[in-house]
Amino acid sequence: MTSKEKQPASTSNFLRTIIESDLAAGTYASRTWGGKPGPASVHQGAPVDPAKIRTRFPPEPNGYLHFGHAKSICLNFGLALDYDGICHLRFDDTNPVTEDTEYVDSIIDTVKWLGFDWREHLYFASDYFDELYRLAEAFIEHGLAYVDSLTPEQIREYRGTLTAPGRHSPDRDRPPEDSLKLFREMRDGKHPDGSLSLRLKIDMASPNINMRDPVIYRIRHAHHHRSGDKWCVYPMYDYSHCISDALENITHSICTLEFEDHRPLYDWILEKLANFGLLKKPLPHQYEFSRLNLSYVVLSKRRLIQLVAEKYVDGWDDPRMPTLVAARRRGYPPEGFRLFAERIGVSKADSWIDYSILEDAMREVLNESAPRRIAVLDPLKLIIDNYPADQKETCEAPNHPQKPEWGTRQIPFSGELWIERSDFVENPPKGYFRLFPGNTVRLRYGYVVKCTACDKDPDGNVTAVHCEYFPDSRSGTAGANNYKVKGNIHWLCANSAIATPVHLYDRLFRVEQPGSEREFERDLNPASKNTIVAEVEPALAMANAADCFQFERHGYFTADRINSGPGKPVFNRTVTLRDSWKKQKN
RNA sequence: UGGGGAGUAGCCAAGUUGGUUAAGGCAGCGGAUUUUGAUUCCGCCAUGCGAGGGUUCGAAUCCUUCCUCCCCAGCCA
Repeated sequence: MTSKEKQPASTSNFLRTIIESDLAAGTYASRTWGGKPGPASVHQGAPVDPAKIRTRFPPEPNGYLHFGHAKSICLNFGLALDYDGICHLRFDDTNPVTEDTEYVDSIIDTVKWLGFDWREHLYFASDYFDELYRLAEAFIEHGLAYVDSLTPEQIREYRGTLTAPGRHSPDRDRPPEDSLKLFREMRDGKHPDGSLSLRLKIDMASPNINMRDPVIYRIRHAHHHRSGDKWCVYPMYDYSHCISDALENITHSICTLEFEDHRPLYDWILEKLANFGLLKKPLPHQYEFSRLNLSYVVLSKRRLIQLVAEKYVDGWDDPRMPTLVAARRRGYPPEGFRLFAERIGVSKADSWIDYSILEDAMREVLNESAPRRIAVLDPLKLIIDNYPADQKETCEAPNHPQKPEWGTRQIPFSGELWIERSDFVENPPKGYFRLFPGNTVRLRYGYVVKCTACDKDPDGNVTAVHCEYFPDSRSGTAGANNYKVKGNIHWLCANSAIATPVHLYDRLFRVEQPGSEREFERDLNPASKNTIVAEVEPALAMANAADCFQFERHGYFTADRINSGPGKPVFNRTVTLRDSWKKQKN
């Protein structure tokens, strides 16, 4: 066993520590069964699914998943995978006014794309509405919940402040029978939105504001994307989430740091229900980690919406967006996200990850998986003056320099080529070893050429470069070894190259930490999208949508999965190659 | 100024029943290989764990005072 193999698959973190100690202590040994969640009063099922731990990814279907969700998905599914458990996909769809099936479809598609499998464990909080309602009545019957007629504004006022305790609502001591009657009327549509709410009776003086008699049911005469018009009362997050976890036998309920203050309420609700005999122990526990902050992008839903609504981008799947649908289009591979998540780790410390970490993870997987191709993004004519006019030949190029088993392909060669404009300068800066008058470079996979001159237009712009080639320097022949050149540039035969649209993407924002919504204009990078027509090698004409290639010396490019037609690919630049020359110049 | 959290290198992050030279990754720097200024490989990179004080033979780990940052007053999640 090498030292590398001895390394643990993943570095330790506080969640792994907790899980390992729970596993060692057998904390959840009695509830490692599976099956569909049943009524809480039954709370047991057939032991068909011997998962040792159970996590869940619980998105609200009210938008598209973004890079931050990728961290959570990789965490929850990854932990389940590593510890012989299962991760549920549960839609937290308790607010009918913001949610839509369009989003559930997209989320399902995206989590699958990321490479994770919830097996049969796809759930919706809305499927628990009946059970949630029954349990709410139980809270009323036990004198721990009451129907309040305070308006939302009054509730806020009665709640107190961070430093001052709240006051009791006049309805706080409403007899349970009365509350029950009113709650049923609420359910039966007898009251308008906002007129009544159901509140837990906890402690209006608690220093934790979440414990000051939280509202757990509100009236919403709204159509729900799944339950339709069956309900007009809907449970709130704090109430439904912990119970959903319990019904699904979640063991470790992992969420982000801002929910730390909600944990006492999470525990309070489940504890009471267990005391009522309606839930069995052991109960699930909530653990919190710090959310992803990525430089040069914004990840809050509000700001993402603004980018789309105000047309700074071309929609949620614009390849510049930090959404996963956009990443997929741009060509970021799912393995790259998993590697990224592994690399950044997880903790409770507020952290800021540089965007280059993400890009680097993508490069790492793409380097392995992407076949090499040639593309000239900014074409400049190179004329080989001593190349026989009628001569025709092809050069052989490997599909991957480290993977000979991937084979090779033929690239037409001629006396008139396209080279990259940036590969020629008349007066080279120090250290430049590409084409300049008098210098010798190799045309990759072809011949060594010596630059002789260049043509210019009246404005002084270079319009063509002239050179002479060395017939005995052909790549693959014995003579090739006689030429030692530092520069090695790519090229394409001008007659056979294919003009192809390419979108060059750069970071959406030009500042590391974009300011508020008002400052978008200022912080946006005006050059985040640049569409060009590149010359590409013939083999690329057959690229299928979503195929990804390395354009040698440039970066990774993926055929747009939406705009590419058969035989007519449109490429998105996924990520550039590292460039130590460019870095050196800066 | 109420409550809840967090501070280990440029960026992440292990390490916490106190015990030899404080993991690892990314970035950076130096070198080797290289027909991609890519990749790969090798080496270097915290007398220091937010700051001060204390306990101890011994402290990132225990005690103490202080500093900084984040979250919370939706009938959102």
